[in-house]
Amino acid sequence: MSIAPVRSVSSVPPAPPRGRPRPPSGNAVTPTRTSRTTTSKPTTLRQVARAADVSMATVSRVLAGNYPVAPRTRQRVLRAVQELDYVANTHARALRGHATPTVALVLPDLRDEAVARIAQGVEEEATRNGRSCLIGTTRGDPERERTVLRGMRQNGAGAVILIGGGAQDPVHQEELATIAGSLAAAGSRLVFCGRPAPDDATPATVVEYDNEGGAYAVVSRLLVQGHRRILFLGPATGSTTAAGRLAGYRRALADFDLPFRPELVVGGGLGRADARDRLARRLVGGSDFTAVFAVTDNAASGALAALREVGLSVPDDVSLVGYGDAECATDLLPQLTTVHVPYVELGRTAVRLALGLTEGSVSAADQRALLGTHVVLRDSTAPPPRRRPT
Amino acid sequence: MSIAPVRSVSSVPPAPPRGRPRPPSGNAVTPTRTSRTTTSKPTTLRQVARAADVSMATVSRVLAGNYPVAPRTRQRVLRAVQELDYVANTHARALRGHATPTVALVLPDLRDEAVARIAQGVEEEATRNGRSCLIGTTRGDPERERTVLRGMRQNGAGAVILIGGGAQDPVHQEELATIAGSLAAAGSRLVFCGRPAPDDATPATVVEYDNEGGAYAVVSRLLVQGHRRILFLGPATGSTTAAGRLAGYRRALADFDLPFRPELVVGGGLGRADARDRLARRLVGGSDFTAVFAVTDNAASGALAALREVGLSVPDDVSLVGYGDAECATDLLPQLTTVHVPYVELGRTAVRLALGLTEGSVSAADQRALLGTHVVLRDSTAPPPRRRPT
DNA sequence: CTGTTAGCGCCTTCAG
DNA sequence: CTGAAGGCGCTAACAG
Repeated sequence: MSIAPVRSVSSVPPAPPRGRPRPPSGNAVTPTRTSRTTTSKPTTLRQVARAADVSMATVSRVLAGNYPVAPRTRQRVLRAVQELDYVANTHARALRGHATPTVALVLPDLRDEAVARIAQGVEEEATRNGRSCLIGTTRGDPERERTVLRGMRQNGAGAVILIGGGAQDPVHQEELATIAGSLAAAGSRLVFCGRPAPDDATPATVVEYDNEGGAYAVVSRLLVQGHRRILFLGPATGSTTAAGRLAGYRRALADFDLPFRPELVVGGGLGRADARDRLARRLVGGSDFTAVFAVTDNAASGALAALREVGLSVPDDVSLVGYGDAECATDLLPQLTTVHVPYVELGRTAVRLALGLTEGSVSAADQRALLGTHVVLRDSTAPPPRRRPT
Repeated sequence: MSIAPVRSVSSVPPAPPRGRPRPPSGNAVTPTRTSRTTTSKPTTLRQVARAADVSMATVSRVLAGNYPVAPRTRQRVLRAVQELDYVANTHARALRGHATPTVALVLPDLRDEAVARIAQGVEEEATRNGRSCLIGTTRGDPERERTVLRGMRQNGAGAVILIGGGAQDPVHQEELATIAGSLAAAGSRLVFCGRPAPDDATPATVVEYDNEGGAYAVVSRLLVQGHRRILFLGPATGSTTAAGRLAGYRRALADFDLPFRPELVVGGGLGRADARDRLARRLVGGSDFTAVFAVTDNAASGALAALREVGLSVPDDVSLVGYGDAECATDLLPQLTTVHVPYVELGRTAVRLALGLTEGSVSAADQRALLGTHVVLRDSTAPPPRRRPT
């Protein structure tokens, strides 16, 4: 319904490569494959060699540039390369042992903002190191995850980076451990990036961020401002991420000698809609809190909507904080105080560690990193109002 | 400052593959490589053959499963494969001509929501067709774009999909045309996905969405509601995307016999901050419009902020519409009326077309598609107020 | 400086 | 049913 192929134009027959106006072809042999209408295979080294009237080795050397070649010869070769529009075949190269292995990236869904940020970091660092980057999505399905991982291994990935939505399933974790082993045995590396890794015996790399610490920090901030009854809006269990944030919340409370009140944990998922609904329901009997710690910026967005619906103003009546420093945090009104997570750096670090490029690091065996998080102060918090709002 | 490697744990030495408790190794030859601590190369077909005491050909056949093999032999082979944790080398396969070529994806930045959606579509459709998906980012730099494209070609990509931020630079477009030619000559395909393509003679595939039509539709909606002075918030030039949306805006106006008023075009970029600033500045002398068509949902978000700042309410005082149906559209309050763009489908279609999988299509030569857009009605529009707001 | 040779790991005829 | 052999495209020793 929303798709409508409308035009269908030109059935362009694959034209010959349209290089610059072909320079007069010197003393090169007949260009053999000047215009081919059939879907032909790409030019090979041999063809170039023939065209330039040299051996394949010479061509290879000219291209590699790591070996002396007579200037005249080089010219001829270069011209032939241009003319035939030659590019070396990566697979053959790899087979011969001369290709830099790729970096593989396995994730649930690219549309997730955090995932996309990590992916961006991975890609940047990979290309910065001359590796290309293979990507595979799993939709959070453990079975697909294994399938994809296997595929990446076949591809001879030099590092496989796993991000997002780790299943708690111990069986699956065991499988992952096995895969990590295979990878490690082949000189590669499985990286758990921002998600829980199997037991410590597994030869895997782990890159995390200080999830609990961030939660501790924002909640402390609320406490310092004078809030005493702070809602935890998010699941108490099920997701490692949420669990860590809850832990930070509790620790902050404890440090202020406040008891943990289970009735202030609202539950729900990580998303916006769920948060909104849960909080709205909670709000029907009036509010018994002065601040909300949403497990996620999206959840915070939902919370804001719910609060608005019942006429509660943020931050005048209720303070609100989120987690993740998503884009929506600045779209909201008021702009959201939240915890910044260095997602892009997470991705970069994953690649560096896996590839053994930890510059400045003493031991190349550091296969574990924990990046810091920090609070971003914006406009959604204030000291609690004098009279508790009805 | 935001990064703080904190812990550095276990220097796990690459352990041997931890397969299930190794089954008693039948009559297989000594497993040769049972525990290796050095970073060794992956198992080869030959090793499996030796272990199973058969020829390489037989192993190959068992694995391919397309040729009769004695059950007993197959068992032996399978066991050896398991034991040695063998996976075929993709490069060798590719070289031999038996690998499905990959799909390459070239884009400016994964963090862009629209880009991420298209990428997701591409990846899904690619794996649905058994292709793996290579990704490369360009940061919008034409030179990097060319570099990356070259790399993809070397990789023997079966299709190269180019998305986002096309540079207007004619020189670069010419280069792209050349690359498209090379690709086509090698039986591959360059796809321009949601971005302008070079001249029609170029052997490229083009997948677009009805950009102008979407703009026409939303603006018409505003006009129907009675709005007569509608601000166009976005650049009048520079970006093909913005230009198309402006064109739709103008056509809608024309269809209502309204003149196009250049003073209602505010200018600015596609982003939030710019939109906010521009509109705020515009607003100092009061508002001479009853509705705003923001070129982008992000721009709309900025507009909303600017309007709020001067005490104008949406949609009571001013109606607001965006474009793109981004996630933030539903985060805003009021939720934003906008134009939905089928980004994911765009990606899928790109792959289908490039790979020649256009099911149901008559001519396999359709190398051009235009997907429809549609308005998503939410809460940010209303009929204009009686008295024009000051 | 340049050419010849020998594989990288796999698949696929062609013979047994 | 199974094995031996050749070669995909490229590069790295070795000779010239």
